Amino acid sequence: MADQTDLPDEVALLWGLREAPRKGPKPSLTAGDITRAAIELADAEGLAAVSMSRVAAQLGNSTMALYRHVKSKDELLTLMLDAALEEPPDLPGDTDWRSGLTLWTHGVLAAIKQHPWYAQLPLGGPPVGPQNLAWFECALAALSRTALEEHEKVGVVMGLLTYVHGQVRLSSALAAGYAKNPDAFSRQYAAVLTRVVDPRRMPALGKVLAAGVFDVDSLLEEQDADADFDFGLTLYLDGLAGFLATRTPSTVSAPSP
Amino acid sequence: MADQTDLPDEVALLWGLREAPRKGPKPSLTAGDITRAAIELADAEGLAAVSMSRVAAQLGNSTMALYRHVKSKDELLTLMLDAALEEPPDLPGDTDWRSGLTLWTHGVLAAIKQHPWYAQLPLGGPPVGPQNLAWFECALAALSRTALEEHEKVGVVMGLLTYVHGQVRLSSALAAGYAKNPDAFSRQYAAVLTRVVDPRRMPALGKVLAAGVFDVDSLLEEQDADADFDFGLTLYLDGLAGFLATRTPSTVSAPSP
DNA sequence: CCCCTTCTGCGTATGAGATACGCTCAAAAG
DNA sequence: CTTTTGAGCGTATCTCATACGCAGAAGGGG
Repeated sequence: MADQTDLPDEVALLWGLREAPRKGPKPSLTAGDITRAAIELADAEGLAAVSMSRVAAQLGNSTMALYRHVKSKDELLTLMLDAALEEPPDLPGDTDWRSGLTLWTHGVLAAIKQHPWYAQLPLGGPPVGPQNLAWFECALAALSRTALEEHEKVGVVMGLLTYVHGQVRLSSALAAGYAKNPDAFSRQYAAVLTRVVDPRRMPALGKVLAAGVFDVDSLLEEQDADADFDFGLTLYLDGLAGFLATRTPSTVSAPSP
Repeated sequence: MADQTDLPDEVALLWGLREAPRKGPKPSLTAGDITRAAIELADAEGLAAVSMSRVAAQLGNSTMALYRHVKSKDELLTLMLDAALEEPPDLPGDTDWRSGLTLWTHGVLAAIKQHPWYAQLPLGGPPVGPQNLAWFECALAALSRTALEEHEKVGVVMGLLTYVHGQVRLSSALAAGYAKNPDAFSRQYAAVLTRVVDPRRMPALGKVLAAGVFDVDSLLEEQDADADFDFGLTLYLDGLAGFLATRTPSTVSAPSP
């Protein structure tokens, strides 16, 4: 249980820094095994299927055995959030910030899409796990040659991160709703809203409905979702570009006169 | 149970469109009462405190009585997501899109801040409840005089919405972490990261840490959080402004020559 | 005016699920 | 070989959501 450093338990666990036990039976499980099993379960059957007993069953152990390696289910979820991530993209040092961030954001999107449950878990503040930090570093590195202040860089990266999470969350909520009850679902949006919305009281919404934006097909179309994703991302990066232009009209990291 | 129209139950409930029962005892509860009680509870003790029995106790009824008015806890949560919202701001018809959206976004932020649990619930796709739709309409109206296509408007509004949710989620996760364990928390970020991050492998992160961005004080400072919020919002709106400028160099909604 | 239908409130029961506690025994240290 | 430490895990609690079915109220129809 004790760790070599005086780090909080959870952090030590994330970094695998617990000292090896000297005595006693060999552990037949490790926190890593448990985390992997939990991720497999979540991938296969969704986050709701991840219960301590299910995970234990997956590993052929009893429920309580897990608690020797993981303090609580919450801690397990934290571990999952780090372990599910692959290596961040390796951006050449001279990549310009815009293509770097674009690549990065799409990388995050791809990573999360492989684990749809990922976006359902709340972002627990700035990252602490090794993989999360590696990704964070990657994005910060893309911004390193810009004139942003450090806290602004962090803000931008967190903004992008919440953007990706938000979009994924949205589309998976949609997909889940559809999977659960295709019939009710197809009536849910376009049709139902048309019934409920009075175009006189809500003209803008009326126009949207008339344009068919909420039709089931267009909501579920993968391509449209991707296009929307890129549209929003472009807006955000355009905004950043404009900001950088005003701050550094010509050179990089020049102080204002 | 039956509704006047052929709307799905949940929607009918949201809009209060269930026909009044003819026979039987008068209901001593309404779905609205239940929703209100649940919201009070969530406000006072957090979302985790909202259990069917707690809500029932709040109302002086038994647990199962609630199920006469609400199909499931999920449905109750959906109702809460609509009922917790106040009226959207009333934007004059000639408000320009930018101030309109700024006002709107801050309105959403303020609304959510009054109910910190709000951002913890997943956005269940496009809105269906009356209040949610009113807010949605409000944002769309702000964009009505722009040259955006309808689906782009929706994308922008959803983008703003997820942005707000994401920011709130983040800062409340932070606040919760701090409230739970101030000591461990203050060591969590700056100090811990400094220990764990090798500045040679992660130079960009190293600079951020050195700048003190992750110091506990600055993370929890309300002002900083607000400034960050506005910073991100400005970027996004700047991007949108740029996009609109390229699409309509001079006039509004003019087709390209 | 009485009875029948329809609904309400609610007691009871079921089945998860998380997790505290403490026992037993293995294995390494001495 | 004995002592110490920690692994695996059985058992027991508690909290929840929710299915089911009963009893009695309130109108409606005769």
